Amino acid sequence: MEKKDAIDALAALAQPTRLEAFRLLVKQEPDGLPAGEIARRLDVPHNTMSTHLAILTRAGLVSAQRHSRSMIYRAELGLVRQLVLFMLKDCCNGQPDLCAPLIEDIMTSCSPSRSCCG
Amino acid sequence: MEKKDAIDALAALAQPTRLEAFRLLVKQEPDGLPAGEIARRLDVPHNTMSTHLAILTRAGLVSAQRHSRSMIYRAELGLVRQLVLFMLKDCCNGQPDLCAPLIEDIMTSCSPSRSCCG
DNA sequence: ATAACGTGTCGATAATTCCCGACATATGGA
DNA sequence: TCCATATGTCGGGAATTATCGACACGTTAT
Repeated sequence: MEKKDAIDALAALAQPTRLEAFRLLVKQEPDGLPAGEIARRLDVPHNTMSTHLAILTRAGLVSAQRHSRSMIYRAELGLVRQLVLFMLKDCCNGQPDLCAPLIEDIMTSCSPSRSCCG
Repeated sequence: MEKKDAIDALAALAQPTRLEAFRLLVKQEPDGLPAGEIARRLDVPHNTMSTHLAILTRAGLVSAQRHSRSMIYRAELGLVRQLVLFMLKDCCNGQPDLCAPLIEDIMTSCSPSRSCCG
């Protein structure tokens, strides 16, 4: 992932409505949600939400697919993975000992046997 | 981590100079760098950099400590960990099967035996 | 005390982002 | 065809953010 792509993704998530929309779509994986339903659930005008969804799409964090009249949006977890790797890149390339405990902690917190991220 | 804290951290990183400064500090762990040196290396006026460092500090991504005339800035990897957990929270709480491969991939990419994040 | 150095703060301008009403486009049903 | 539904686009005003010169503060050396 290039620096510019990371900036785009970070900026896309650094806005309350967009962060909420993205997290909602993560919860809905792998089914996704239509644009209007997202707007309704977050209580945001449809055109405002449309703009936000376009920004998330340009950043690669979500994708859309037509389904009859609706646009079904889905979270792109692959890009989250790339973004996380980008943020960790400098310590795990240069200083694995700094990064290892961090990774281990994340893995532990997110293992299926635990409720995580408390 | 609260939503507001995540937004602050994401917004802090969603700016080229600040992202570069943060990554520079990650590379310099655990020694850190004085403010002026960061400004010099990234070729940014000292007062502009001072503002950016203040934003990173408020977001908790870096910390500063006086050392004679200099302010030594250091990356706070703990907050990166929290931010990553926050972003993964919804899939690993609700759908561990979605999150597990993602985590495994990150762990593999960042293991000491590999150069990662290609 | 005076000067030099390293940083931070203030203020003003420029640039960007956010929001939403109004309008446009696309699809499906009557 | 005509209408309702679902979504996207445009325009412009409000709010936020970025930048940097000028100045202030604290620290060290002479």
